[in-house]
Amino acid sequence: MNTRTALLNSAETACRSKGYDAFSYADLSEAVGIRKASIHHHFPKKSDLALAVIDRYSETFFANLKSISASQGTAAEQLAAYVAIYKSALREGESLCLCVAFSAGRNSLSANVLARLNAFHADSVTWLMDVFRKAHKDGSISMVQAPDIEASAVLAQMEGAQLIARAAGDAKLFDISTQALRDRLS
Amino acid sequence: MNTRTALLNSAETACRSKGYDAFSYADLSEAVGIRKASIHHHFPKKSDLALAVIDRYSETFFANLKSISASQGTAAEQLAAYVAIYKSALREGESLCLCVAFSAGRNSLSANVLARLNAFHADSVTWLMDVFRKAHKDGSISMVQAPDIEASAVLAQMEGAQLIARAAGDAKLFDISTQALRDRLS
DNA sequence: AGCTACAAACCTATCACTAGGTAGGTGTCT
DNA sequence: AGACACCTACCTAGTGATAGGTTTGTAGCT
Repeated sequence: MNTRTALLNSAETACRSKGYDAFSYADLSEAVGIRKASIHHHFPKKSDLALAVIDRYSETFFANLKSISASQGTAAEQLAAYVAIYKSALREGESLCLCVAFSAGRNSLSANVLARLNAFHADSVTWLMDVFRKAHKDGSISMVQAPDIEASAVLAQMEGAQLIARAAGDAKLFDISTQALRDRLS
Repeated sequence: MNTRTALLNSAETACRSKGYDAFSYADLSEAVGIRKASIHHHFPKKSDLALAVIDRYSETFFANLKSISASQGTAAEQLAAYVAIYKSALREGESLCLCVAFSAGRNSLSANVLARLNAFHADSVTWLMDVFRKAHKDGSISMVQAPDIEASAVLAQMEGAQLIARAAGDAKLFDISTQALRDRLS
């Protein structure tokens, strides 16, 4: 595998399991098998690495959402698929969505990474709003309030559910924390 | 003020705004006005400090919940008060609930601190379940599902809403993310 | 009151270690 | 030759933690 890609993979895993502050170039060096200084050849500053990680993450994440949108399923089915993404990102309680991890350590992030992080949240809400608009039409989700309100609430619930499950190291807590939402899907 | 208390105050603020990994005894030393080494007199290890911080935090937090329970308000009023606690803990987007901050940085925490963290979550769910049981009787919250499911969902939503608001540094996002819940209160 | 004993609180100085980052060199491929 | 990927070797600025000394207050005894 491409060294750069291997570095990105390790960095992403580290960010999501330990946090941005808590992993070092030394950790990465050991994981990938090149010297610490050589990492600087690919990513001069740690913030360059963070930027590359979040860019790649966002790209694949929203590509997933796009394919869910294109699937022609009901709003309920699409929302269920969305919840499933967050569930699998947990990796049995060992990991977080990158953006949950970055949100928590935001003080250590550079301005451009922070901008990407906020864009991630905003784009997620936009996508969810579309789902709830669709739900208004197809009736596949019960008790639907205003789409913007619902969308923000769902995003918060995903992030919180991940955080709680991760804290306990138990993926079951994610399911419990999102049960109320999933009960509304038909 | 008591030096020990001043240390606890500074440490709590630092944990909640920067994260456990991202503050040092040097930061604390400057904030409180004693030498770095002197902090070790009060808290030999950083984990001792973390433990003292979360113990004090939990104590006052659940004392607040207890006084809300005792207030004889409706379930809706009690839940509104609960949400308000999380809102004020945000401090205009500059800070997190200690347990949200600790959840994110859980890899750096010692086992006993982690145990306190999980107890905090469990006790919160227990308290919220009582509120939803009350809601079943007094009807002050609409669309109430099973108390345990509702309770876990609310906790996740609080933590997620804080995280999102903190990431953007904008407390308004907390209000938006919790609007759906507050709309159910009468 | 005056002396002794002790402990809490804080200090200086330093430890071993890790952080991110840099300079300059080596081998390999086109 | 020149670009690329990677190396050794090193730097500065921190990290949490420790050893050992000084100040200050307080309790007990004569």
